[in-house]
Amino acid sequence: MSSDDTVLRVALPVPLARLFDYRAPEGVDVEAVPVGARVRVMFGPRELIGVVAGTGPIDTAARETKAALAVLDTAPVLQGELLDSLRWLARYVHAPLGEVLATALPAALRQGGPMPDTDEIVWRPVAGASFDKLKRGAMPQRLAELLSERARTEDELDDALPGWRTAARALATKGLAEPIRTTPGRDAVPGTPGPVLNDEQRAAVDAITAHDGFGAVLLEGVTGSGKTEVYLQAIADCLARGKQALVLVPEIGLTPQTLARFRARLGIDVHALHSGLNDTARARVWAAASRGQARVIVGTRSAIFTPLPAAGLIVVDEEHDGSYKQQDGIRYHARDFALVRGKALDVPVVLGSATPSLETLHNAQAGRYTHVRLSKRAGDAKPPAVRVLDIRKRALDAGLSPELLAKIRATVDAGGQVLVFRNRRGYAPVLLCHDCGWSAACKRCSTPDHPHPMTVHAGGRRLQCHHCGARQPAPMACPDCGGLALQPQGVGTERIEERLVELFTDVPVLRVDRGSTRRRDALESLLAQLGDRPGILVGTQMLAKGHDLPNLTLVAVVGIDEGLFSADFRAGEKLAQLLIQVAGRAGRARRAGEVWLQTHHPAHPLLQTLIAGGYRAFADGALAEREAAGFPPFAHLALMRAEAKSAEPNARFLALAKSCFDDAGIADVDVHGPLPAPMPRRAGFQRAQLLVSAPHRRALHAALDATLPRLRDAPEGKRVRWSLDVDPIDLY
DNA sequence: AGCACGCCGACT
DNA sequence: GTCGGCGTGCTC
Repeated sequence: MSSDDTVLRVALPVPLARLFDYRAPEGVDVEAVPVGARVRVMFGPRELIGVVAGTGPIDTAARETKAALAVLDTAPVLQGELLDSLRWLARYVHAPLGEVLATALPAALRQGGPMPDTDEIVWRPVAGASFDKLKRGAMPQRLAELLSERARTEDELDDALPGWRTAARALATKGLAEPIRTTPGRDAVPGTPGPVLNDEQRAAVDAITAHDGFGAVLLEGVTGSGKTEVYLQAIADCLARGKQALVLVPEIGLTPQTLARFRARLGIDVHALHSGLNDTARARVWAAASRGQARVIVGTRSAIFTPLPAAGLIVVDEEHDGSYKQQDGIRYHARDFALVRGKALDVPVVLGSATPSLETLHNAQAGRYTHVRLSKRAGDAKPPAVRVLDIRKRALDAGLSPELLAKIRATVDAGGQVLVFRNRRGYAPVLLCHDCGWSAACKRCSTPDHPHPMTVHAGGRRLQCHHCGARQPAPMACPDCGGLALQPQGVGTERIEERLVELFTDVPVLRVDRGSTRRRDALESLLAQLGDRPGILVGTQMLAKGHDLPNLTLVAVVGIDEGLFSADFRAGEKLAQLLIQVAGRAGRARRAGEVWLQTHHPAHPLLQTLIAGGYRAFADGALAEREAAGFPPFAHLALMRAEAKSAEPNARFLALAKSCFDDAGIADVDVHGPLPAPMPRRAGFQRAQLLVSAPHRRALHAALDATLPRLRDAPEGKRVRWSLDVDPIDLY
């Protein structure tokens, strides 16, 4: 076969489940274009960046094959294990390879930008240079002093001496200092030794480092038991063997303190990948990792796509956290993909949590994971005492009972801090007319059968829909009866904050939720501002993890009753995890902590089990229920969602889908629906869904493989927006 | 997903 | 007379 007959098979970022053939550009030999290189191509009327997925013989039956416009890389941007794993992922989520690859690449590379230069510039004094003549205290002299201690990278100088560049140019002109280009990070530097580990921590580190090759380790450690120390020791061991470590953390877990602690302990540059980074910085970390220069990478969900040519360890912290699952576009689960990559890379994967997901616990119980536990809190911290407060028939003040208010008073008087946890932001969940019963509903998210209430914000002056984001001023009079008896019903964090500010004038009351901490680092400065002084924090689950608040001695949990009766099969698991995580905030240092839980359902089995037996007792019961009901992890699910302006196209499309699944005739595959989504209308779109379940992954994927090509070609599919979610975590 | 092409209402 | 509404069809 001559190379004229060979075409590039290109994966393009379009929702079409196939590759597209292009000839190599004029004057470029096909052989010279490696798999994994990016190409720029004409696709219909527009230009796209694609990734070469392979080569093949030209299809002479097809219409004329276009030539690619340009090849962007001489070396592949995606290759080896990562490219293989991404091909696997595309098959697993049943998405086009081109879309998966586009999701995996940093935006700058996806858009065709060059692989960034990751060499560092180090400034050092010229041999024999004398700095005596420099004016004391002026910039050039201060810079010279820094450099004569040791050579410094540009990043270090940015930190140490802002505005150093002019001075550096001056020193260079005088022949006193010079910039040197170096390749960073090749040598592992011994870090600062950490604290002595207790026996449990030691055993956990040993369990991780004992793996020569792939192995999954569930590190189940109660809050404050020192999981991070275990990670750090395992990472240090990995670095000592000259390998790279990747650490995944939930969206809110990546705090400056965490990074500082990692840097100080490991004695090596720790590269952070999070949503606050711009495209250039993100691509630089990615490129540095792909060259083996970045040795420790800490990042949120999408960091699982980091190339790791010298991989030694992957850690997934708070593995139960829902933010690891991408909820739009390519719906991948970073924790699950971490396990796939760990296996392909043949390195250990550590899953850490105080409240492991039922999936992970089940895998550990089935012997697929090594299970190690940390049951002791570090230092002499004691687990918090939990008290359930029955508030039936109690008069509540902004949702708070008199006993709880008295307890808050006593706690701050004793110099402690209080966390009031309410999982509902805004002023009040509903605005109700006391005369006629009208309540404010979102026009774009409600149906006659399912009104979706608008949340009251800004002290009662504004209405907001938490699902579609719609906002409007609250009406002065009832739109139905004209009455003036409009009342906010129920309480959100804003209202609790308002009332606590009135009642506790002597201590700061700070609200922490998505409304008050939208700006980056706002939470940091809020907590820094509070310090160790007595005070009250009011917040949503944002407060459930991360920050150490050593002086926090009372956690008050308010208004969880909705969560006890949710229809979602995962609601109980999420609530149990949340309660344990919030409770874990209390008493992390020398002072004993207390958790007060206000409820109308003190006898509810979830609360009783959790209090009597802890998370493990809850999990055992929940797993038994899941097994009896045929839900994950005892079944595997795929959820097909359809959205359209009216209900009929959804019904038609999902009915077709159902019949396609039936035609496929794969044994053990159950199809439920079409059903209205739990939220049947959102932002003006009617929503319906079809739930596919099977006891084994193989059967589920066989059914999807047989069905999806037919649906992609069907005209019914063009009148709806439809998507498939394999292993959905939210069914709404 | 885009983007073009294609046929029907209110505007300079 | 046009500008523009979004239906439907295609992309190597």
